[in-house]
Amino acid sequence: MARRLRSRADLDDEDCRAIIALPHAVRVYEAPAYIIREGGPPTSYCTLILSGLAFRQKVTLTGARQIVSIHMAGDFIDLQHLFLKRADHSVQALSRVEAVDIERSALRQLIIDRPAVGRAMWTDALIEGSVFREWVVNVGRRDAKTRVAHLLCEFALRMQAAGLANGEGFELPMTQEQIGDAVGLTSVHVNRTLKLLAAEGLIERDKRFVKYRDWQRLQHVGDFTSLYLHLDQAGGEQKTL
Amino acid sequence: MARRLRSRADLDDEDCRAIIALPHAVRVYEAPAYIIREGGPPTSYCTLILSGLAFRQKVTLTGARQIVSIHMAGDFIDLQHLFLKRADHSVQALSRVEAVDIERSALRQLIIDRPAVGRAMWTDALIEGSVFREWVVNVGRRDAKTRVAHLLCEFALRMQAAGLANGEGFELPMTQEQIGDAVGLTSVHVNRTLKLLAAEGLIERDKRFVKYRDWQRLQHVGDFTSLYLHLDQAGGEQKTL
DNA sequence: CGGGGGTTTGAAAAATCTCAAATCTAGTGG
DNA sequence: CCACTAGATTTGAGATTTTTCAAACCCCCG
Repeated sequence: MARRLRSRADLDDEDCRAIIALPHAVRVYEAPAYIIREGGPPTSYCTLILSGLAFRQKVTLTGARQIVSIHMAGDFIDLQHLFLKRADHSVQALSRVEAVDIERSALRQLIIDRPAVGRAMWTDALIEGSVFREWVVNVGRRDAKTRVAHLLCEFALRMQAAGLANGEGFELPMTQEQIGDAVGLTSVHVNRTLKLLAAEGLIERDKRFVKYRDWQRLQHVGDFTSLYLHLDQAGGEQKTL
Repeated sequence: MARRLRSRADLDDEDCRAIIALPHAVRVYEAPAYIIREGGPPTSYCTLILSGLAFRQKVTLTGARQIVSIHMAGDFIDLQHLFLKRADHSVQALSRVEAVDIERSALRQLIIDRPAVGRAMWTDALIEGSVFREWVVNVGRRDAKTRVAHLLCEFALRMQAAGLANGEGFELPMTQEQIGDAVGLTSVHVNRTLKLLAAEGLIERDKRFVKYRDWQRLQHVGDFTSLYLHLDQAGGEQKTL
């Protein structure tokens, strides 16, 4: 199971063996279950998604929710806890999620012992940071249409990179309300925007399935450039699955 | 100079010596100079701020700018380049900035050789990520008044943590337009919001200087909790200056 | 004293949100 | 196989927030 880890490290020789040897346990979460709880007690492991989708969220004083990132197979969802003391947000399963919990201390040790693994983890963390930055931009400076299109592009590309979508389209298993929480809009407005994108012939939708009708133009409308995802890092080192 | 690095690592014994021994060079940037340029060629060093302020920004297709983070003495401003190939954004000096450029390869090696240093760097990177997440929330789900108040709180606290402000107030050397770009609002609206905060007796302003009149209430209005800054990490390991 | 940026203000325009109701859809229990 | 229900998607219309555009002011600087 956890051997998927192997493929994501950039230049692993036989660090793989060490990775596989890590003490771990697979766990399954159903639909809207919390994988990490804000403020919760620090767990003693780090978890990596094997399959399914999950999202990271924070809640406002007024009760509004902001989804801060979406995660799929191959993503570590709580690298933070590798070194930070407290969970400042929570992570929830968006669909059925299979994940491995890895002994945190062992992972730390591995980073120290095997520089290549450490490097892969660093890369992973830095890319995640880059994605956060792009989200700040998306939510802070783009209008509704652009925001939603951008989200679709990012999701599509990441799904493809993870081998979970083909060039046709993809299943976006999120409620329109959740999409809204991800881009900082109301579910109502997301709905109108989605319809607008479809009306303009950029996408076609059938339930939660989104098919691209004009990928180039969609990227353009969404002001999307994949640079920030750093998908090319060291020859597919990252989240290759 | 670069010995300030020492104080930020959580449990440094005499890794300090190694840190000080790093090949480095101090450089000074004036007012609106670029320290890092988007898409620019990867430099061969990482830079840490010694004094002054800088901000990280990305630009939208329509030309809008979003400031994604603000940095002060003790912050690494391009940890990303430690392992990522390309700059996906730029960093500009907000005031006169003194910074040290540290040989990237040497820094990487140091992380490997001295686990304690590596850990400090990890913590630093993870905290930065946490701050980004909070910014996504701020910009995505809070109204103008709350956003601006939140920014003020964060800045105030970080300045204090860095020993650059006292309990009275602080100098916020940003244009209202820049503040707007940081919180995703228009300079005009920032102006009105700032006046509102003052009118409500939360702050008092004199030019760019902001004095708190009711720190508690300001935090409340700004929906601010310092948890996400992880200032307590390992007994002031971080950016203690 | 003349600029040039930055800050204020006003008023109208635009984007987004709210509230509410109508529709749909998948799942449940008869 | 069908009625029924809860949650999700749509749609409409008015209310709000934020943006735009423009002009007035201010203050530091040379």
